Amino acid sequence: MTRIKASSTIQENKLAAYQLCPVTYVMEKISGYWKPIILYQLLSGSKRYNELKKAIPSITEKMLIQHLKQLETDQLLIREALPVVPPHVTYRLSPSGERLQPVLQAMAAWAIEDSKDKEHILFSKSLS
Amino acid sequence: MTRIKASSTIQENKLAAYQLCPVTYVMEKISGYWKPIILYQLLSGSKRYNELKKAIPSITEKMLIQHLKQLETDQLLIREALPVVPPHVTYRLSPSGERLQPVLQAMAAWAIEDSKDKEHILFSKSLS
DNA sequence: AATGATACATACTTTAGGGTAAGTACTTGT
DNA sequence: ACAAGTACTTACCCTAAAGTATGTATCATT
Repeated sequence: MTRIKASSTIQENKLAAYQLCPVTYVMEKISGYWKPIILYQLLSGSKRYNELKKAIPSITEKMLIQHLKQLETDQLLIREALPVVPPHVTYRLSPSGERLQPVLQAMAAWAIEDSKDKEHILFSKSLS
Repeated sequence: MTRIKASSTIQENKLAAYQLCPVTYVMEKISGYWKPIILYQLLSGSKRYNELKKAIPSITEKMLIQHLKQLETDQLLIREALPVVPPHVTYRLSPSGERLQPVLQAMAAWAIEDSKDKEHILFSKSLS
């Protein structure tokens, strides 16, 4: 797994900004291209590793587990492994992760509204 | 300004995912470490370039304008320059940007809740 | 003539994130 | 004996994003 160097300017800045700006705090936890997408998928209930893979076709396996591990460490989701063979592992949102629901849903709502506008622009452009 | 290469795997994936997942659409627009932070600052009203710089001390000037330009291109904010010397430039949210308010505020709310929990953990740890 | 203020721009370098490809372990099915 | 399914792991590489440092234009002030 890709390790993160502890001391670089950005890491220190992050640490500082962390305490000052609540939005920064969120970005620490859910930034990274795939994280919100994974979380969004888990809003509808717990999923197995393979189910997530299928639900997010363009993600690579490396990215998937990497972020799953990260999200687990950040206590946004909970991993449950049944000691059977072949393995059976499920991921679900933690209480903290579930509290992100309004955030993710506000995102989705905005996206739908905003892309509606953009279609309109595209449409009027295609007429000119 | 740093240019973005048009065709690389990630760019193509982004384009594909873009249409499928609303959260991805949002991430296109507000991902990048500083973007939500800048937007959050502008929620409280229009600000001058220097005001933003002071409000976000750890951001570099390069990152600041780079993201301001990007946000302007994405039509999330509006730049207004008075033709005076020294220059007087203000930035404010566009209608589309203002519609992000629920998102950013949901983020902030979550951050406050979540860090409350974490303080508690830290506190109990310091006792043991 | 030099300094300060404002809002940038630009060249160069580093780093973190993401991508590719291949391998692992363990068992069931053919 | 070999393939297939599950959930990963690991090594290596490449690029986009972020950081550092310095420069620019214009005028007012000292």
